[in-house]
Amino acid sequence: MVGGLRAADDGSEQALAGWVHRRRNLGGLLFVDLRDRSGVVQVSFGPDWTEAGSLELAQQIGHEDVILVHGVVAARPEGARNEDMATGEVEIRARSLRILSDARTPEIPVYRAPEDELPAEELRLQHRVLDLRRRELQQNLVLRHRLVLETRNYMDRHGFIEIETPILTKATPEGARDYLVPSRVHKGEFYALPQSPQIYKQILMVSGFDRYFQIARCFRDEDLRADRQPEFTQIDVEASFVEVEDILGWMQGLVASLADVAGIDAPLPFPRMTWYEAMDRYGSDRPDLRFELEIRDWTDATAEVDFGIIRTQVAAGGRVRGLLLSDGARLSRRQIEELEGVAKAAGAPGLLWAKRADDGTSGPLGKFLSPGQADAMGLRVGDLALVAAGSDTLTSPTLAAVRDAAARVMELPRVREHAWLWVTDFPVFIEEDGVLAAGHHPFVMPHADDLELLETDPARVRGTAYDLVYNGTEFGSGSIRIHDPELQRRVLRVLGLDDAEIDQKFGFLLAALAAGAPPHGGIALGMDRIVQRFTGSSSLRDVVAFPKTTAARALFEGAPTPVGPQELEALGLTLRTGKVNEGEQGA
RNA sequence: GGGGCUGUAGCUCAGUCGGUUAGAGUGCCGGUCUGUCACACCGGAGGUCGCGAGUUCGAGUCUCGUCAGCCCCGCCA
Repeated sequence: MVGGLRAADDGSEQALAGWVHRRRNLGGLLFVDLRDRSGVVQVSFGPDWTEAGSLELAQQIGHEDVILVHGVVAARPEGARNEDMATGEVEIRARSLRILSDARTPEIPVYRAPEDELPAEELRLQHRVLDLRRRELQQNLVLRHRLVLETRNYMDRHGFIEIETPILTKATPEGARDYLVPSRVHKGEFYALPQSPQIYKQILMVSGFDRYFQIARCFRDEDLRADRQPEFTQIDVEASFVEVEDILGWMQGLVASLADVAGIDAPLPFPRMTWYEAMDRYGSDRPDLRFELEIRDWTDATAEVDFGIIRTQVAAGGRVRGLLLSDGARLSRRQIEELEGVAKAAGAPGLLWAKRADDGTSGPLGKFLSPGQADAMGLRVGDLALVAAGSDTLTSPTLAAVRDAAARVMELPRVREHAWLWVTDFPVFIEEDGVLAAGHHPFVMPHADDLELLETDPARVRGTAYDLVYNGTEFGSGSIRIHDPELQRRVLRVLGLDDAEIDQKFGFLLAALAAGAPPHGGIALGMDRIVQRFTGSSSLRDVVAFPKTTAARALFEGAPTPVGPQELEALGLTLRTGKVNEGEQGA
C-alpha cells in the first residue's frame, strides 16, 4: 500500500503496484504519482537507479495504466519535498518497471487540479469505473463499510442475530409501488421485491428469534430525489418483550457508536419531543434543531386585528401562527419575497409579514397592526414577523419550510452542529382528503390510553411510534407493534378494509400472530442517508457504488433493458406497447 | 403527472445585437528538457454547437417540439 510510506521507511525495498495518477516527464528524469486505495506516492525514474529497459518503458506509460514498480524508498533531496502530500517526504526510486495493464485514455479524468470542476454527473455515472477511483468516493464507501461493520458488531454485542429475509416476496397492498418479478413456473403470477422486511421480522418474533436485525436491501418503485433511490439499505431491527424505552436505548447507543466511527458528536441520551410538540413548535415531524427558531401562536395577540384573511381563517377554526425574526427587518424586499416563494412552494396561498421600524409597522399585515398589537406579538423595533393563518395542517408545513429558509437567509447561528432528536407518539392514523391512512404503517400499537378512541375518534389515537432525526433528516422510524390479531383486525377495519380484504392481504400475518405472539417492536434506520449525512454528501448517489439516475436508469450497466420475445414467451407475458428486443440475446 | 435549471472539442467552460474560418484551459499526439509535483517550453490533431422541425438572405444564438442529466412538487403505508 503506497499511501503509508514515510521517512522512516527510507532505504526499504518495495514492490508497489497501482494506477498512474499523474506523470511529469523532465526528459532525463521522469516522475510518476502512483495511486492505490491507500493514497499516492511519487515514483522517480532516472538513469542512475533505473534499469535501461525500464527507463525506456517508463516513457510510454500513460494516465491510469496499471504498473508494478520494484525499487527503494528514498528520502527526497532537500528542497524537493512536497508538504501537501502525505508521502511527500519520500519517493520510490524505481529499479524496474512492469506495465501490468494498458489503460485507454480516460473519458473523464481521475486526477483533478485544485480548482477543477467535477465532470457532469451524467458522465460520472456513465464512466462509474473511473469515477469510483476518486478519493472522495472511495472514502465514502470505506466509511460505509466501517459503519456496516460497526452495526453488525454492536448488534451482536447486544444479543441480536442477523437473519436474511426473502428478496422475492409477496406484493404488499398499500404504500409505495412494488417492483414486480414475473414467475416463470406460475405464469400470470408475480413476486414483489420487498419495500421492507416488516412482516417477516414480525413473524420472526412470533417464531421466537427475540432479537433480530438485518442489513436489508429494500425496493420502492417511486420517483427519485437526491436522497431517494429505488433500492436502498436499511438497518432493520426487531425485538420481543420490549417497550419503547428498550428500542430507543439500544438504537441511540448504536447511532452514537456509528457517529463515533465517523467522528461526529452524539451525546447520549438524545433529546425527545412528542410528535404533537414538534408539529406545534416547528411545524415538522423532523425539525432541524441546529438553530433556535420556534413557531409562535399569535391567534390571541391578533384577535382584534381587522384583517380579512385572519378573521376568516380563525372563524373557520384555524390558528394564526408565525415566526418572529429578531433583527429581521434588515431583510430586503427581495429576501422577503424569497420567503414568500418558499411558503407558496409548500402549498400556502401566501405569507403575511409585518416589519417594525421606529416609525411604526409595515408590510401586508403590519399595516393593520397597532403598536399595542405589535407589542402583544412580541414584535420589537427591527423585528420581522412571518405569519400564516389557517388550519395547522396547512400552516405547519408552510412554516416549517419558511423556518428552514429563514434560518438560511438570516444566517442564524447554529447552537449545535449535530442535532439529534427522538420524535415520539406519532398518530396511528392521518387524515388525507377525508380518508384515513396509516400514519406509519398499519401495525403500530396504539397507546393503551387511546384504544377506546379507535372507532370513535381515530385521528386522535396516539401510537407507540418514534422517529430518529438528525439535523432535520429522518434517519429512522419504528414502533411497538400490535401482537394481538383481534386488535390488528380492528385497526385494519378502521383503515377501511373489510374482513375479506384483510384475510386476503394480511391473513398470513394474522395467522402468525394467533400462533402465540410476544409483545414486540423495532425500527428501521436508513443506512444510505446516515452515510450521506456523515460524509456531507449532497446526494445519495455519492455513497452508493452503482446508483440510479433520477429517471431510475443505471447509466453504467445500462439497466433496464427491453427483453426479447423468447423471454416474454417463457414468462407467459405479452407487451401491449413499448420496446421489445427483436434480438438474439438470451436471458 | 407538473414546474425549474443545464446541454458548444475527450473533460471544464467562453461565445457580444442573429452575420467572416466557433475560441480558451486541460487532456490527447509529436518534439526539447536531470528534481518535478497544476513541471516548463515548441508544434499538431481534435466540433452532427444534445436531436428534429420552424422563422430568416443567414441560426451555437430566436421559436416550437423532443431526448438526457440534475433540483423541486405530486408520490414515497
